[in-house]
Amino acid sequence: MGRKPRFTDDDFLDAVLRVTARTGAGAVTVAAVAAEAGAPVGSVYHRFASRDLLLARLWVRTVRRFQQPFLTALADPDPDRGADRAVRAVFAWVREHPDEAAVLLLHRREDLIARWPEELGPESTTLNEAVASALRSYTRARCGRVTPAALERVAFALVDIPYAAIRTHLAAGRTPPASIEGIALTASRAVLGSGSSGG
Amino acid sequence: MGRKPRFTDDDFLDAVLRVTARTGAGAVTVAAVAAEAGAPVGSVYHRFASRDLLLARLWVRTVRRFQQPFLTALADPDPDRGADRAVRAVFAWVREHPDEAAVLLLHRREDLIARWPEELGPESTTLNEAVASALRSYTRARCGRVTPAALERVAFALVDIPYAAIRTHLAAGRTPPASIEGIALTASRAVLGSGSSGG
DNA sequence: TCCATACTAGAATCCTGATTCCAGAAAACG
DNA sequence: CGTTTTCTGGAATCAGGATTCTAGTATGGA
Repeated sequence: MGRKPRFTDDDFLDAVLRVTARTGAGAVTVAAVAAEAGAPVGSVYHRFASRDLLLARLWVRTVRRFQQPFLTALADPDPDRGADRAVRAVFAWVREHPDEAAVLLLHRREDLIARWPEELGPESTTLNEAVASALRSYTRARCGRVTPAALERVAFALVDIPYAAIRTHLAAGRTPPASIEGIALTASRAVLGSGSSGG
Repeated sequence: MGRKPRFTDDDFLDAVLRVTARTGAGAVTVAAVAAEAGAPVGSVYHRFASRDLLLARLWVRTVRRFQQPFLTALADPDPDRGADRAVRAVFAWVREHPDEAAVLLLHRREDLIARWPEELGPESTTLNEAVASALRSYTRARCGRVTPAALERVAFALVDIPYAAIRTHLAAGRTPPASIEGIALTASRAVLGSGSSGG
């Protein structure tokens, strides 16, 4: 019972994506999104309570897609290979999804999750936790036990370094060049490999 | 001839800084800045053509202050020591100026410079160039000649890695812990040290 | 002292874009 | 078929804040 929808949630999220890619994050007005989707603004509001929530949902969807191959790679039984594969997975995904990758830079996790406890859906609270827990498992597999220091090292090597490598390029609207991947791997391995140093 | 000013440009920039630190970047309205400085809004507009320009100028001032110790450190005649000192300079500055450090995350160079060719002052166009040129000099001193590959490596080691190390913490409103400094140094040295690897 | 100049004041205005609202329209189901 | 429910359409409203405007006011110099 009830009419069949002409537009789905994802239609609008994809529209936001296209508008963002074409004209930049600043130009994402509700009217522009509606026009891009070929819908009236009312239909946008029928599905998303507010503009902010619309953008937040796109971000959550994107992060989840981004994380998936990373988490899979990291679960490799061999820690060394897992780390390499995880770092490479980041670059591969960004190369294959340049528009979505740009969305990653749009928000900060903390801002969003602080503002919508549950409107974003239960899994979104888990976004942090999914990676955090994977990093803990990885640390345990690699180091035997999970100390804060070891965890910090692992997080920097596997999250912050790859992110830094792509961030600059994405911000400039470029696809990260192949050369940066090797550099990031070098940095990442060095951080994972050394028990100490850097005094 | 003419009345003596009660407020200087820097008074308002400092007010923006305090408002940003206290209530977050989102709450920086012109009215709030004026109130913080104890001035009427008109006085703000007497000195800054627009709100955007006000924020942009704070960013430029902050970046310049941030860069200064970095550039000094990098100019060390010994390349190895220069790199270490430069990385350490970043952490030292952030620890000493937490509020200003948060401002660094507020904009992207490209956005600002694209929008105000000259309103930001001639030196602001040089912001990029100051660091770029220092990195070229450093690359020459270290590697003999300046290839794109070597430059990319140097830039990642000395700019992107330290930035990544502080970014996460600043975004969360924390001062970066001491532990991350050693980790960043490890990563940075590894990238500078290796002629290749990371295949 | 008086003028010229540049600054302070802050209320009033304007703009942009989010949000609301309600009258249809279209399907599912008996 | 009629009923029910959900969706579409888009004009009208609202809100928040940037910006403007017109008086005053303080200071330096003749």
